[in-house]
Amino acid sequence: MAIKTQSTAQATQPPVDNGSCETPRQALSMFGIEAHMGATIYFDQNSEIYGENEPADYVYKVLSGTVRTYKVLNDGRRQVGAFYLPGDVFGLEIGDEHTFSAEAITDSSILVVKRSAVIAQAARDNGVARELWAATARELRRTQDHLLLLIKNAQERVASFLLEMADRSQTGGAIELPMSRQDIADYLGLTIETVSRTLTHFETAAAIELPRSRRIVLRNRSALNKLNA
Amino acid sequence: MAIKTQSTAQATQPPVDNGSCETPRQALSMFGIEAHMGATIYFDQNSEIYGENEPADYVYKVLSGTVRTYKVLNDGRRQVGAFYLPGDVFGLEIGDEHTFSAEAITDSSILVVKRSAVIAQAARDNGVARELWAATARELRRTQDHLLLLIKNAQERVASFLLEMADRSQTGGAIELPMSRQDIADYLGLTIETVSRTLTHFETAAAIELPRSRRIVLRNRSALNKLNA
DNA sequence: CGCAGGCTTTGACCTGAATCAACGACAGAT
DNA sequence: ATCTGTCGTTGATTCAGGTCAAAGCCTGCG
Repeated sequence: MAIKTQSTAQATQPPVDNGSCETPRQALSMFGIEAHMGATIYFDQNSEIYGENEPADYVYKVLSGTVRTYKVLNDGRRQVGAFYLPGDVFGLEIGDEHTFSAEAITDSSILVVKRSAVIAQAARDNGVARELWAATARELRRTQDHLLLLIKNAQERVASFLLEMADRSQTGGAIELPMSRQDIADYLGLTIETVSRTLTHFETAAAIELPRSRRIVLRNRSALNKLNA
Repeated sequence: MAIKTQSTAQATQPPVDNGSCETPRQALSMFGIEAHMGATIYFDQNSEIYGENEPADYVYKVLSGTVRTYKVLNDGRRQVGAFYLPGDVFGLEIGDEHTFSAEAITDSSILVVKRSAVIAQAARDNGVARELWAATARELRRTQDHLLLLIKNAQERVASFLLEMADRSQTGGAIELPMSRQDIADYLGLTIETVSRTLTHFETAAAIELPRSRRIVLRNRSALNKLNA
């Protein structure tokens, strides 16, 4: 249960695309909209990108950094819906309002385009319409997997998380986690204590190494996979 | 944890649309495809409509009856993904295979159309393309809500379930549940014992009445809503 | 009508993760 | 180099829900 996002940090508002992006690995386009038709916006660590129930007028793509989406329940507990890494699209809605809030976990640069532009493009171009559908379907698949996670036990959840992150960050066996234990706990529906204990347990069992708290080396992937099911 | 689907029951295969549907409240069309271009198929209770990983060549719409989708985990536990009531569309995928299995909970009549026909229609008609996207987005929203359920406690889960069912079946305060306690438990990530105990508890607290195990009358909706959050 | 088998409820007990409480480790500020 | 606050780890204890077990209850069938 985390609540405080002591983000006095603000987004460095629209210092529009200056061409010199430090991580230009990510395609500077989204749904047929080129970057120059949108804007690259820099968000400081812990700054809000959009809030739940705000109008969903824009669609976002991570160019660098990491983003979390989340929802705060009325009892103050927070559920993290997803983590988005460079290349990932988020904030795409069919309704008029965002269903989750979004925050930058680290300083991030985000490509932002108007949703209306994307939808107009889809009306013109069939391929874009299909891309739009595919993006939502991908998000659905991801959410289904996340849901299946939540019925498993703590070890299985943490193992799945590690394997997912290792897979997505493409850095082989070593992962540099951008998010805190609290973020992980809120994603997995556990407490920070349980996440911490489980990681220590994996380390003791020689399945991982923990040189620093945010750095994790997968030592025995198949052991984790067995838990992952 | 449920596993046995003692369904020797088979689908009364394609006795194509005979016009005389007992519950013609549901529009006999889907994504611009009229019923006569598809087929109405009758499925007996507990018969399989499709299996996980089977090719997703068809899209389905419940005309009468109730359907569950589910996944069996490697440890034998079953997770019910959703219940579909008359009017609901299910089995729509963007990938080539179904990600869940689907079974009829009660004897059901289902409108079935070829996915390729729907996709072809979407390529021609922009409105259909948008409908397709909207259907997937609706499913995403539903899955997100389901996910949020799973981090709540037993009382909150059961209360949410009751309110959802009451809302969807539109029969006012009284609901006739088509599904077993096991189905409910597997949907909510609980055991049948916990579901049963929680219902008894609600009855004791005068929030509901339980004239028969499958019949539930909501007596104090606001009490349930408070739990629902 | 009575019996059989599946569902559902209820009870007793156990366990995995939450909670409560310290303590350690690290980063930035002075 | 030391202080300070945040983040992470570890330990002790509690409790919600799972597990195991035994009865009710209902429906269909002989």
